[in-house]
Amino acid sequence: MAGTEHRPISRGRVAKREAILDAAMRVFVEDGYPAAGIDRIATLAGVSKPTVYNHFDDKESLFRTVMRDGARLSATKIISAFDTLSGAADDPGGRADIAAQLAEVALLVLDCQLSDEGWTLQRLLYAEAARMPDLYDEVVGLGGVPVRNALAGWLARLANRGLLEIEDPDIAASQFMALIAGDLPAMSALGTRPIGRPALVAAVDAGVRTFLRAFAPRRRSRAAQVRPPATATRPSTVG
Amino acid sequence: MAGTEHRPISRGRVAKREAILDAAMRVFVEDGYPAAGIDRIATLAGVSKPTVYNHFDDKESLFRTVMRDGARLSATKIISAFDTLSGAADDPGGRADIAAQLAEVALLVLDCQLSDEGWTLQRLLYAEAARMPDLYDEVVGLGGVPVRNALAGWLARLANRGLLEIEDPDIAASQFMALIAGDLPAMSALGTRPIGRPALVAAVDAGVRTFLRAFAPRRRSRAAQVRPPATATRPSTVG
Amino acid sequence: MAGTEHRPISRGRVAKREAILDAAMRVFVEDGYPAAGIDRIATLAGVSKPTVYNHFDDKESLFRTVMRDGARLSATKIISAFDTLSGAADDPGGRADIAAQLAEVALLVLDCQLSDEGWTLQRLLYAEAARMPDLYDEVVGLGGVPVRNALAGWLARLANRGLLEIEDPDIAASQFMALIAGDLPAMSALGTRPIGRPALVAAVDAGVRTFLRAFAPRRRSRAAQVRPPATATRPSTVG
Amino acid sequence: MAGTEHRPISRGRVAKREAILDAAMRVFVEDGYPAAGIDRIATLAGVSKPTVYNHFDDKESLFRTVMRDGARLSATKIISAFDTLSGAADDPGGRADIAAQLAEVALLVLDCQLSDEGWTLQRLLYAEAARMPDLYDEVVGLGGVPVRNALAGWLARLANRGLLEIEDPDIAASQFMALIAGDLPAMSALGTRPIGRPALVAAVDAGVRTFLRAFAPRRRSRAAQVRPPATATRPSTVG
DNA sequence: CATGAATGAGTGTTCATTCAT
DNA sequence: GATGAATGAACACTCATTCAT
Repeated sequence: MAGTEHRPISRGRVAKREAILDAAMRVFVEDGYPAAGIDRIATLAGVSKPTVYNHFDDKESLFRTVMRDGARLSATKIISAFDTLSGAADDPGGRADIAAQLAEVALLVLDCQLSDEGWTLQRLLYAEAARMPDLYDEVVGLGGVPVRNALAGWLARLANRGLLEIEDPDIAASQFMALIAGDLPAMSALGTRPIGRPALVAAVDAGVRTFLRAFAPRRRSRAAQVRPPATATRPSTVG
Repeated sequence: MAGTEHRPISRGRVAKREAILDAAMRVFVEDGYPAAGIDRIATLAGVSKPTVYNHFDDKESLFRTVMRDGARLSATKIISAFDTLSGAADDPGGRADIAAQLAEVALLVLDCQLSDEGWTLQRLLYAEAARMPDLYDEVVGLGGVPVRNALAGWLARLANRGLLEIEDPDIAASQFMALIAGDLPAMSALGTRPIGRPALVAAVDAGVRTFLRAFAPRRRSRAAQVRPPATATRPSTVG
Repeated sequence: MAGTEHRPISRGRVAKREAILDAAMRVFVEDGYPAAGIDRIATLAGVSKPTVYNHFDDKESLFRTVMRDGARLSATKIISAFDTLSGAADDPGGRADIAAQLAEVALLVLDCQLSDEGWTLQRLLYAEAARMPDLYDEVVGLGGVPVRNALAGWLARLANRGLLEIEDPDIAASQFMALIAGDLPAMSALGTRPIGRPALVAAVDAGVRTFLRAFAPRRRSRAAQVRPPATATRPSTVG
Repeated sequence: MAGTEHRPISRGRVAKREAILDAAMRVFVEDGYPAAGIDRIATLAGVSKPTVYNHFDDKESLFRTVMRDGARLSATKIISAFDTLSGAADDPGGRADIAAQLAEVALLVLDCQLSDEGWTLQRLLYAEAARMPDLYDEVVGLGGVPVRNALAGWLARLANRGLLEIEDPDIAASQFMALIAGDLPAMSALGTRPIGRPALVAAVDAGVRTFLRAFAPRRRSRAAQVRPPATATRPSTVG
């Protein structure tokens, strides 16, 4: 009721820190790391420049924090959403349409990866990888690896249930992601151009089909790759 | 035949242009586009700053030329090397070891893509894609698309000979490249960390194996449904 | 009460602003607007270059401020000095020697106009009028118009007292100024060459004499233009 | 008969010199002296930059030549046109309407002075007077002085015929020009704003009226005290 | 702790001028 | 004598960073 109420925008230090990080993310994403100006970040965060330096040693330190947080957040988002599906994947009922499940997971992953933040984080990472090699490893460890692990675990479960024929789940997970990404990077110009839902679904379908041709069990259950993945019949996972 | 050859550094204006482009490539690659200094480029090229501006309108113009030339060169190199293999691919003898052929091609492509120039071009492209969207399209059109087309044609020939079972050679080519790349980007930290030959071969093998699991003929049914690589009919990434 | 006065050069931001403006005036005056360097201005002002840009958006903005301030100051100076005389002009006693009064006013105006600042402002104005047309209007509005108005009012008062025969005081004021300037611009090479007091007085006398021949009442009081204005007998108004 | 024909644009050196001077005039006028670029001048003249330096030592030398030529040309134009009127002035018939004659002369002078070239030459002169003081004297000697002398002579002739009452024709000429210029500089923003013919005529009328009020004969007393225009005896503005 | 004001080093770019042809 | 190509010096302007308050 007293004292802490009348701060201009954000109440405490930690709130200010958050505001700075948010602003930094936006500015880094818009202008890239080298062109990003601390001035703009400070203004956007509603603080003054020295305050930024009070919270972060350096422009680089700020950048690294932003990237780390972004990677963590991205992985968290994708994995948590993924876990809900994961449960469904264990349902004994959904045996036949692995294709549909794969497509659903693929869309989920891509939705996150192709989100504005996802792309721009990746572009920033690429851009500065040469000058901050350790940052790349950190971000991959925080973002890419957990997601891949989750995916690998899920695929392994499917394999255990005889729905897939997988030797190395990690490799399979990597290849799954590579296949479903398909031409999306080129089509979206690395995320700078919006991409229509149909194109996304088509890319996913093509990827899933090939994935299944490679990893579906050879015997009896060839139906999976004969019938096209049912994704097209579902309205949309997002819309 | 004598005397006029080794004046200061480069003989004519074209040689100077080349020197500038070479230096620019190096500096852009080392520092990134925004941090690259025309001063350093000029010094490295052995010319003075205004000479750089005499050959190129802008820093951006210089950058674009570097990127375009790099893409062209990369594609040329990869395709020409590819054509020598291409001839071998038509040999009736090499029927059984498609795997070996695919691996050879994969290594060839990767050798080029993972070369210092290849990676750094890609990193630069990623870094500036947001601010120069058209450059991305240009570079992809000059570099990625021709390579993919050549690969698609080659795959289509294999399919016509019944060695592969491919519906859409363009998609197959994309997927082939995606699969053989595998975890290499992460392992090499986007090309900033050297990668051993064994790791490369292993990645290629994993990729080729999955590709073959997906596209090797299931039975003896040959080449029936193979469509020619309909590159012209697909909008390409630029359209 | 002591100690805080003479820190580096100027105490507060406003003092620094003044220092910058002063330095800018000097540099603009010496080198002209296009050749003037912000570096020199900053050095002369005892601040660093970014500080200049912290106070003024642009070189042009700085220039405009200098010009506006100069015009305002010039007008203020001339009008305030003018007002002291104005009072005297209303004295019933000083009836006969309008010539002396006119000469005194003329010297006062010229002293200001021919001061270093006056001339150089005018030269700068001429120099940049083509590229900053609005600046000219602004400066005239701030500097020339008020002076002319004050002069017109004063002349009108003289006319009301029957000492002059004036139809349009504004025109008369303009013509008065044009006449007393005479050949001074040419003689002083637009203010780049010092001009002796006698030459100044002579020019004023010639101007005043003609002015009176035109505007003194035709009747009786022709003495005014018969006797030379008594200016020459007074030592100097400025000394 | 052969060889000299196939030069690209202009046949001889002198023609090229003229082309350069023309181009230089245009560029100086448009951009001002400091901002004028030799490149543009060369391009406009249809020659190459070193050719400009082959004809003129310096940018400054080129500028001075342009200014001198401009002043000479301007004076020539005005004086020659003036001479035609001058003849008419001696006609015994036109006794009564000195006002008309003065107005005619005034318009003639102003037309030239207010022409684009006239104004811009003057602005250039003002702009660079501080840095090239001698140029000012030269230009005044070439342009202003002859015109004033011609005008003074004409006024003297009128005085000799008893149509004016003039003590010093030189001073009268100066004052005549000052009066007819009136507010034109301010109205045209130093020539950067077009001015309508009516305004011009109005200014001229006001000036001529005042001039006549000052110099028209008070009584019948004719030309007694008129001294000849003693131009040579006055130090002129240059001395 | 947060700020307004200041800074040194650096940017891309342009210009008048001069070689080698 | 005329040119294309080259240059050194300078420009306005910006930035990440740090005092004094």
